[in-house]
Amino acid sequence: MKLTDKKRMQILDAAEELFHSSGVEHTSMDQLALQAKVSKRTVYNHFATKDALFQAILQRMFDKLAQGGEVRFNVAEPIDQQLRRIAQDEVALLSSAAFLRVAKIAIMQVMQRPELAQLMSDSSLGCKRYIDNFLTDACTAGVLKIADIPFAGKQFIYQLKSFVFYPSLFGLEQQTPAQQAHIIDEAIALFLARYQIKPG
Amino acid sequence: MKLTDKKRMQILDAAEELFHSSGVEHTSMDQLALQAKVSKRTVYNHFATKDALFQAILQRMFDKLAQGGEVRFNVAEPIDQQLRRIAQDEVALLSSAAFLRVAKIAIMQVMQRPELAQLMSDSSLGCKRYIDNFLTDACTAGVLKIADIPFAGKQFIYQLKSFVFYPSLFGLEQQTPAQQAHIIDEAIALFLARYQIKPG
DNA sequence: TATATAAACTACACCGTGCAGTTTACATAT
DNA sequence: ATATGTAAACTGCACGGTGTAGTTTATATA
Repeated sequence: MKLTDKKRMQILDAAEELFHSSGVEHTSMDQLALQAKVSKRTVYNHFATKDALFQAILQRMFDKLAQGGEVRFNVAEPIDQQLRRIAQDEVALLSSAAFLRVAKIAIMQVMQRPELAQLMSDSSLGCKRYIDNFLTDACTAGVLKIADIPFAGKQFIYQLKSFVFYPSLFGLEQQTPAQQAHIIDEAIALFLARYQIKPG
Repeated sequence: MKLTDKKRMQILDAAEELFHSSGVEHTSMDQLALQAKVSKRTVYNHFATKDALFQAILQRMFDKLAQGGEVRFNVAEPIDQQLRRIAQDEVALLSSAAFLRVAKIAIMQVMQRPELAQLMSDSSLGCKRYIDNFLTDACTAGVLKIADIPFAGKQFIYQLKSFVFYPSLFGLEQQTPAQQAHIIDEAIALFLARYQIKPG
């Protein structure tokens, strides 16, 4: 790896760390250069302004999170098992340090500069990408009965977000794995009570 | 009204406006004095520091929101009607400009200074105050069957928050009254599908 | 030879203070 | 009632101190 690329990475790593722990506003470029073990001039050789660096960080963090497996509906497997896998993946994402970092940074900026709001809603992470297809297939197979599929998908995801994501985001309690399992179980129970077609 | 009280109110009004639109950090005391039509020195005669002003704003806004009726369980009335009244009150609160203002200001500060997180969770607004009692009574009356009442209460409230509050908070779309009614209906349907004891 | 470094520098914005002079509210005297 | 005194509050402005984005310059290093 070329030296310049290595330095660039050091800068981005430091920015991610400091923007998260201290906020974008409270992170000075001097502090950042120090943390990156790079001269301030080098920072400015790579990024013209603080804002450009911020944009780059956001992009990199989104890219990191973009991957993640897709769960496809399978008629042969019990629906609750499949939903549990989806929910487990989602909870793992929502409670991951990486996701919380980017979310905290992004949300703070969005709240300060509402014109960037679209950026957030556009980015489709986690099970949001495929849940509508999954539910459609489950309905077609006669396992679920849902009138408004996008709405129902939100109901499911929002359960997880509300119990797992927002409390962490606002610095309240984190959940233990046991609590997370309970949250997942209850979200599924709630969802299936409403939408599952009972056999028999 | 005495002059000094009038000035104080002008300062608080300006602070509420600017803290909301620009954030606490990005509001300078000069700007604030200008908006309040008051000299900067007067601002400092009323509030020793910017932080003291911030605390006062938060207190005033919480006081404004503190009122709100309590819905008590009534055996004679259908449970879905009662839940609808609770949900309507809650949605009205969550989508009110006053609540969104204080929430935005408070959350921005909490995210920047996590040590203040308790302040938010401690304040009990809306139906959070009484929903546990309501559900307990409904269970005792044999209308609902809930194992973990605080958890179920959260499930109900979080439905409303997720669809109504957070999208508004992050500057995404507002809901029309018709959409709000739909959200309420679906939240109740979901909740009762899981927890209602079917007659017969 | 191109790039990194260190340190000093510029330009600016902001918090909070001090102070001289003015306005307001209200009590007391005529 | 009207005039006058007075204390409290407001104003406007300048200033100290601090922090920070971004630049410049001179030097070292791969």
